[in-house]
Amino acid sequence: MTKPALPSPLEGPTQPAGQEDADERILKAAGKLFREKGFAATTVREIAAAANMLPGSLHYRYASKDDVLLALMNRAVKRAMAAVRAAIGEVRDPIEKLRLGLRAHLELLCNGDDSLYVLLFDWRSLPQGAREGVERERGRYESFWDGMLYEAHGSGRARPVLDVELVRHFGFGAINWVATWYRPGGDRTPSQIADTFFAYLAFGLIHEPSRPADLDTRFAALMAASLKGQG
Amino acid sequence: MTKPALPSPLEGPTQPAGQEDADERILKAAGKLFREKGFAATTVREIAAAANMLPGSLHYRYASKDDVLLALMNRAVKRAMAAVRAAIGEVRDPIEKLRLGLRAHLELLCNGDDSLYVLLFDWRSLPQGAREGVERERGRYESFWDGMLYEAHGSGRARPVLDVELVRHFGFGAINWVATWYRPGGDRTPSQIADTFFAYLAFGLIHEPSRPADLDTRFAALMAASLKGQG
DNA sequence: CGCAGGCTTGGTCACCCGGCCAAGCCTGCC
DNA sequence: GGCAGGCTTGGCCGGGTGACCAAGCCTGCG
Repeated sequence: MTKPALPSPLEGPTQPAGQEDADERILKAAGKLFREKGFAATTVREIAAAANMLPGSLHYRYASKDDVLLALMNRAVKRAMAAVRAAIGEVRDPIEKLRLGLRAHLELLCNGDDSLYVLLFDWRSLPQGAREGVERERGRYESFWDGMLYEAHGSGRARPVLDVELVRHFGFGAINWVATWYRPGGDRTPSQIADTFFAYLAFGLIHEPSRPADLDTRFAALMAASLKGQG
Repeated sequence: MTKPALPSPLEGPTQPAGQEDADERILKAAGKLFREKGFAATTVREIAAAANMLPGSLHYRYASKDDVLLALMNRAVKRAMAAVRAAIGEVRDPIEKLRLGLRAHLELLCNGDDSLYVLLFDWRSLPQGAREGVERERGRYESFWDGMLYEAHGSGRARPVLDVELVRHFGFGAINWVATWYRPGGDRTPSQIADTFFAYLAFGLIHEPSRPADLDTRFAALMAASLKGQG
């Protein structure tokens, strides 16, 4: 319990710049625990301990456990949006933008902080009242992706598809699910997985001029049949 | 608290055949609650109430809440396996088998009982000790799918791919994620969604003899590049 | 008719959760 | 040098949790 008031370069937890910032420590610890055990199974005491502080100190910054989750999720959307924007940079090619965005999203989900995982997989834990704000921000992120999909579609290099939102759900599903089985240290990095999955996605979605018309006809037939509930 | 001992045809909860079977009622109620609120956020009292019995009665059949989850998950694997087998029936065509299997899986996940959802999305809640058994059964289900994928690959109608397991993860991700956003009563049934997604999947994975060799070359190049971490 | 035992009852128990707070420390500013 | 106030301390509280059980009901069987 004897904690040095002055920063000690030999001790891990105590960081030079004001102990790294208590807020950051809380969200980091909460993210890790929420991801591992889920929101409901995690106690505020555990979060506080992992953040190297007492429960009361945590309460001073966040009035409730729900508030921590809320802050974490808002941060997740913000970081995801920033990561994807940064990854795309000045690239203009609509298909390449999708590939780079997918990479950034998966990289953040697997190797970044845990907030994105919590946002995606602990959505149920967010209390009804707090849902609206996060939902709006999350919607912006999804619309951002829809915009890129529309762009790809408009460029004529994407297969004509009935519902862009459905395509986003499809891609997000494949990518987000990686967090379910991926373990660091495997023989594939998240970026490699993203690229591989992009190859799978692209050759189902990208229209190739050199492809015989027969293929597009068959695709359209499959799509039409799927709407009648039989194939 | 006055509960008729004899089956009354006018009362919903009391069923003719021995009140429908208490075990079934427990697992049904638990599945619904676990899906809606998650395992940790659900109390045994809630489950008992939803199953129309007292907590003590539930305890008579399941020693702990964990046991209920375990039974539910084991049932989920069993039902998924049975549903997919039944859907495939006598069909021999490897590609068609995949399509029908995907349909059955998604139909069960969206409209069937909630156990499959719990198995997939509440995996973290299963205590370490109980994990082994379910993991083995779940592995059989996954191997079953891998077998179908190998078959499709062996038939020469599937695109040559480095890692079948990765393809399964890809497809399962896209399909399982549907449970995240699907709401009954929309303008697409699970089977229609499955067929649409199958169309997306197929035209990225199925090798078409009539397709110009150029496309396969580009696919192979993308795959090779993805393993070097760049495209 | 009587009895055995499967199942339910209604409550109890120890635990520990999330939320809270008054007191005090310690830092940086005046 | 002193003080104000932001932040931490450590413990407290009511409530609700999972687990449990002795007693008894009621059904089906002999």
